[in-house]
Amino acid sequence: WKDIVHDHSSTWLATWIEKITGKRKYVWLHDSAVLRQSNDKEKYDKAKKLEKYIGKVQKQIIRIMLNSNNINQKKIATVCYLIFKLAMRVGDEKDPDEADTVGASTLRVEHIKFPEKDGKQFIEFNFLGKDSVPWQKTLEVNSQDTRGLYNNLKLFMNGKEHNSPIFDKITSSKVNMFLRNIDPKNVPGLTAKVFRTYIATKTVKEELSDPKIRVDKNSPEVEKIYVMKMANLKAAITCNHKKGIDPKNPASRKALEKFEEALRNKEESIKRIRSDIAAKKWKTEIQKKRLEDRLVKLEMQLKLQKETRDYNLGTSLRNYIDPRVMRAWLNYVQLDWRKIYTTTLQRKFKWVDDYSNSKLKEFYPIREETPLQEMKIVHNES
DNA sequence: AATGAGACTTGGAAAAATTTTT
DNA sequence: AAAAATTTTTCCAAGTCTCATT
Repeated sequence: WKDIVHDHSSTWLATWIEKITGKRKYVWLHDSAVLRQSNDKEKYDKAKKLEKYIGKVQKQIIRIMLNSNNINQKKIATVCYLIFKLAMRVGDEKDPDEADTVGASTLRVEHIKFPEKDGKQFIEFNFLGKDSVPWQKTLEVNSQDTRGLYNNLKLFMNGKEHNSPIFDKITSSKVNMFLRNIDPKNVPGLTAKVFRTYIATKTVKEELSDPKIRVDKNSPEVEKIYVMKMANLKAAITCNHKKGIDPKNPASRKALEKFEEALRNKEESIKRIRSDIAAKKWKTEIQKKRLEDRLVKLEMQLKLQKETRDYNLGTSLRNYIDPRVMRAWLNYVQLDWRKIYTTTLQRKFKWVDDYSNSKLKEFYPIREETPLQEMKIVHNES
């Protein structure tokens, strides 16, 4: 024992420096601990505040990005724009002996290109993010703010070496300082990571309120799950939660082959069922119905498997999507939330149990039909 | 303002558990 | 009932952000 500490506001139970690596280690409280629960809730509340005042925050970032004469302010606002627009991480400074990964503020000249195609201009990002996951997105220059971003990037990159930082002198703490001061009254404690929570949750909300397949409480369960997973996938894509398919690694190569074979097998059995149905290989109507249900289910699963192949849905469900939004929707379609959240996640999100159905309506992702009379008195604020 | 250690969140992958197929 | 496929849980490294110190 080094010391015995009594601190009820602390999330760790023990900490020490590991001899071999020299790194600090912790024993943390469990996800279900009261303290962890309230921290988690706070995180999502913060993101909700950002959602409420995003218009103002966005305006301020863009205004400074476009108009500031102070080059450092301009740089900071440009970094914020990338975080807000593309859900980039902020990119803390790192030791040179750690893996060479970057975020918005640590981008280098080599990470951005400006391709043109059919007379259109694009900004192309290509770098390694957290855990060396490839981060590749391309943005079209097609609005006043993307034009501003384009001009700024060119300005900051002008005359610089391939490997020099674009936003030199800008650190993550400066970025966070800037964010904190945008609207401290309405969005207190705004930092870079809040944007990822906000964006992921918003993405899910939008997808659930307008899914490819319409679902309601009477829809079959597979369809409900499909819609939920697609929303989850969209969030995973915006957060860049890619699943490791590294073509250089023979192990993942093999995994890919296996995956493709599994797909083929599924396709086979779908065909089989289909021909069974066509051949009227059923004796009763109930049997026929069962066969058809099985077909629909298999088809959905296959589609899902194909579409989610390269993405890891777990991370966004665990860390980014406000569980209250998901639960409100699950209530709406009358799907038990235990079908979506595993036991571990149910434990983690135990704090949501405090919300009554009516309280959850506040997070309801379904746009309710607006009566015509009401629409007349709606004004456009901007 | 800059630095750096400490505290807490997020990440993919490995391992384990469970379900499905043969 | 074994094997294979899939899902869930665990693991711990890699991030972000805060706070104290200079």
